[in-house]
Amino acid sequence: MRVSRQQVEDNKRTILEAAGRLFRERGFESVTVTDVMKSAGLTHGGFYGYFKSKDDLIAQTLAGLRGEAEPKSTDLAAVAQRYLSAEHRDDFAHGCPLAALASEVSRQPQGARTEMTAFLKRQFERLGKIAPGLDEKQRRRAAIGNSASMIGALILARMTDDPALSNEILEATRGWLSAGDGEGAKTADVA
Amino acid sequence: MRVSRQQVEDNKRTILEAAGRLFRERGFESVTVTDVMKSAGLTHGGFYGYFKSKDDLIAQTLAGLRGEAEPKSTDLAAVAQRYLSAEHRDDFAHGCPLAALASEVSRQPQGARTEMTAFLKRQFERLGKIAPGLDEKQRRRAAIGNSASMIGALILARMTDDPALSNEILEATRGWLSAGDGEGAKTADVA
DNA sequence: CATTATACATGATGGCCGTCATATATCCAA
DNA sequence: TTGGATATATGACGGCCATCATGTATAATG
Repeated sequence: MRVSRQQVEDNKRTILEAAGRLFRERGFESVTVTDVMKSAGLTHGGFYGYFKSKDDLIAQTLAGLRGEAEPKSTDLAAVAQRYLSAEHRDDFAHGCPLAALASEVSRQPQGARTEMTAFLKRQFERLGKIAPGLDEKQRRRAAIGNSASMIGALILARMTDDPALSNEILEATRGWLSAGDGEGAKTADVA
Repeated sequence: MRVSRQQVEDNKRTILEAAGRLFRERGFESVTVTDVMKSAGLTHGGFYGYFKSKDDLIAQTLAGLRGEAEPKSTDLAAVAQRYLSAEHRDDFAHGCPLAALASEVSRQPQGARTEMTAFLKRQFERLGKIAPGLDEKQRRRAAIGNSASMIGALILARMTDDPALSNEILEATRGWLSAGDGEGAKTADVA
């Protein structure tokens, strides 16, 4: 059967959204093309009308996620409070793609790595505006350091099966982030 | 055929070492039982004489890696210098299991998660001794914060396909780690 | 040395995967 | 309204996977 052009466009968006959720939840490998299409309300056969291959789907999905990230706050403590929350930890499907997929991306072909690199650069730039460091170089360093800390902490908090340790990781990291301007743990009191 | 008891013991160690390398290099899913056995110089059939299942192999492999980590330095800057080096970044197979596998472990059954949790706790304890914070609580916070930063940075440096960005992440994070004692970027001059 | 136990190799099985060929239904253009 | 274009469904194919059954050579035991 055939479908209206509008419907085709909608379908593609639906497929990419489903893929974005499933990949973050379960990783690239354990999610099958059939899973994605079923989750989008379609059957597996039509897939190759939309994408050249599964790798192509992965790259396009990551490209789509780039537009999803929201700046919202302009305050490091507020950003950390949200990023390092139990809610974010427990919601892979709608959470940060870097925390959910960075390790896997390093073993993926170029397309995926390039898209995620673009995402990462954007993240650094956004956090660089928030960091109140003195000069450009210090702000950049703080943006990278704080990003690595938050992403690493979220990954570790998700990894452990010890709930107390998981919470401790989130809380300790919230209280440990800093502007890297020599004043130390700036966010200590938000935890 | 049959093999001496000594040989059986050696074989098990060889299998676990091969699995440790392969899993860190390529992740759990894309490494097959046949790959591991072949890498250990055996054929796939004998596998189930050593392990109940692939999941069992994964758990035992992670348990074995726990003993591998070496303290060596007692200085945060020196630890960071080594952990956040280009050599470590480029050597998945012999590098930190947390950086290579943490994301995947969060989607693994309990055995793997429990083993990695033990590994993580040990890492925090070791880094807690290094951190020169004032009181116990601050030392603990620094250990967690510095761990999360280093692991996150290594994961990101491995992920990107932009070599300059990758180096920048390592260097910036080296210069950003701190004792969390209010004195800020203590290691800034080691970069 | 004879017997038993067993480690490993060979090979099979059932299932799932990515991909593709084909058929069909229906949108779109004329 | 009609004819061609095409999006999707159905189904098939080849390959790879984890697991298991069996055979056999050889270590261990007495």
